Order: sequence, then structure tokens, then C-alpha cells
Amino acid sequence: MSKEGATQSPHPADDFMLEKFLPYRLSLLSNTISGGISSAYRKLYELSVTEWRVVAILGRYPGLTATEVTERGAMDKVAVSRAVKRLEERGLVERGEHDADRRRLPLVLSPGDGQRLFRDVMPRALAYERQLLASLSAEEREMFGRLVGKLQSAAQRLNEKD
Amino acid sequence: MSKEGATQSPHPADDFMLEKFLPYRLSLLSNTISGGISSAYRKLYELSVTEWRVVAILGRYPGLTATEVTERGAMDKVAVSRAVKRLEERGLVERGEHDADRRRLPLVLSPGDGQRLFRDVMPRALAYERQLLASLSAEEREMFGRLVGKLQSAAQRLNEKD
DNA sequence: TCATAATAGTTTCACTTGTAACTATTTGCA
DNA sequence: TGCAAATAGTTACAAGTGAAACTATTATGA
Repeated sequence: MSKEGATQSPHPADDFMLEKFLPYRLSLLSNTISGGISSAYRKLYELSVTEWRVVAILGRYPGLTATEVTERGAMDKVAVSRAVKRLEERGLVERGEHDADRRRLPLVLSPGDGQRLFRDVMPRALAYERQLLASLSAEEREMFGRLVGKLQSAAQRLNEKD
Repeated sequence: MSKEGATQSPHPADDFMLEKFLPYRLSLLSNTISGGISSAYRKLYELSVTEWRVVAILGRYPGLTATEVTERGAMDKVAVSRAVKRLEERGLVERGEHDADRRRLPLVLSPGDGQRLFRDVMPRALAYERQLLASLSAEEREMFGRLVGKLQSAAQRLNEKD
């Protein structure tokens, strides 16, 4: 593992170490977690991550249009459109009609399968989150949530002026 | 934005809110950050995320084989293979020969363009990270890194026994 | 020593994804 | 009113991705 000795300095080429690079670590963490959760509902229901998110959002906010789902989930417009299409084909989501604007299609989970799916999968996801957070103390959890929020704002600010 | 009033309870249907769901928040944060960084090097060098990671790893650990790069970056074997191929075609990475095992191809950044790319892009990525972390205090930074580590271990443990 | 298993890396194929272009409808304003 | 611009959502195309099959090479052990 130590191919070159301490050729240069006490902390060898320490200016960049991928393992300590925060963006990399966050990506790794996020992928690990998403993988863990999706393996649960993917096996059971054959849902993609986007589909699952749409279900989660519609379960919480019935009647949103596709665009509103997009906004709420910070997802891609096309991705949502496709997810909704597949969910509708499988009878999990239904499209209604908007009174004033015929372009907008309010979406709801279907009373039968859609809502059942929501009520079944959601607890699993929450259980995973709970188990995950069990590795932290209450103060750590609180702190972590706060810091994630701070970083999210900071990242958005950084990306804007670019 | 407030479509339905407080129809149900003081904390309306509070059992699941995507906005507070940690896996979702982390995914959002990671995507925002990755997007910010990649927009920097993508414009300049036309590098994909995987290619950039390979460059970062090889810059830090010259002479790794593709498999070792895969392990170090928690990346897909195929993705690395393709990234290396494109990087080699563009003269950014070179493949050497392994003394004992002709299956293994040690990889290095090319002395000219490859290392120049590394020296040019890396500071930008680090600068982004620095700006991002500037939104936290020193203690918060330390704490955040620690918590990310804890969660990463916890998530791996959770995913294993499954 | 020879056959089988294991490993490094590549290629193929089917599927997913994002960008851009498109249709349908509504809004803004001259 | 009526026409250009904006918006909701879909479609098309190109590029990216992973799983599995494949080649080449090395390790194992009867």
C-alpha cells in the first residue's frame, strides 16, 4: 500500500486526498444510503428512485401537478413525466383535470394500490432512516440536520453566481 | 404555495415529509455540490464525473491499476474501464506494464497534459470545497466530518445484513 | 503438469438519463 | 381582439450506465 516512502514531506502529498474530500464523501454516503433504501422497495415493488419519490411526494401532497412535484422534489421535469407515466400505467397514480388550466394535470395516488403502496413502503423507508440515525445521539442528529441545511444553502448560493 | 389550509392537525400529516427525510436531503445536497464542482471542470476540460475521479485518484496515487482505482473510489469496474480508455485516448493517462502480472496495467497521469490537468482542476475543486465549508465554523466542520463518517459506517452495516 | 478456478480488464446489450425540440394551452399586452 | 411570449407536459435522440458475458492471464491443487 505504501508504494513511495515519505519522499516529500511529513504529510505525503497531503494537498489532496479523495477520502477527505467532502463532495466525494457526501456522494458516497448518499449513494450508500439510497442503495440501502431502494433495495427494500425495489425488490417489493419494482420502483425506480424517481418513481418512489413521486409516490412519496404525492402521498404527502395529493393533487400536485407534475411541475409542482418537480419543484418540490428538485427533480428533472422529464424524469417526473416518465415516472408519472409508468406509475399511471401500473394503476398507482391517476391524473385529474384542472378547472381553469387544461395544461395542468393534478396527480393523486390511486385510492387502491397507490395509497396502499404508500402506506406500505413509507414505513420501511422511515425505519431505515431511524436505524441509520440511531448511530447518532439526539444532539448529533439535531446538529447534523442543521449543518446539512447550512451546506445546502451555501452550495446553492455558490452555484447561482456562476 | 399554501394550497390547502390547516385542514387536519397542528402538524399536518406530519408522519412523512420529504423535506425532512434525511436520505432525500443528503441526495439533494450531494447533487447540488457535485453539480457545482462539475460545472467548473466540465466546461474547461469536458470531463465526466467518473473521469474526473479517476484523474483525482491517479494524481494522488500514481501507478494504481484500474481495479485499485475502482476500490479506492467505490466506483463501478466498467465505468472506470471506460473512463480510463477515454482519458488515454486524450493523452491524459498512460498505461504501464506490471512486472509480474501482465493482466494488471498500472496507470499514471501523463507527464504533460495529465498532470497539468490535475494541477489545474484540483485547486478549483478544493476552492469550491473551501468556500462551501466557509459557511461553517471550525467546530461545525469538524463535527460534520465526524458525523458523516459515523453515518457512512452505520449505512454500510445496515446494508450488509440484508 | 495439467485442468480448473480465480482475477484483470473489456465488450455487448438493454435500459436509464439528460438536453433539446416539440405540441398544446394560456398569458400578456399592443 | 389577436399575436408573441410563456408555461405544462411529452417526445426524440444521443450519451451514459450496469449486469452479464467474454478474453487473457495467473493461481491452485490433484
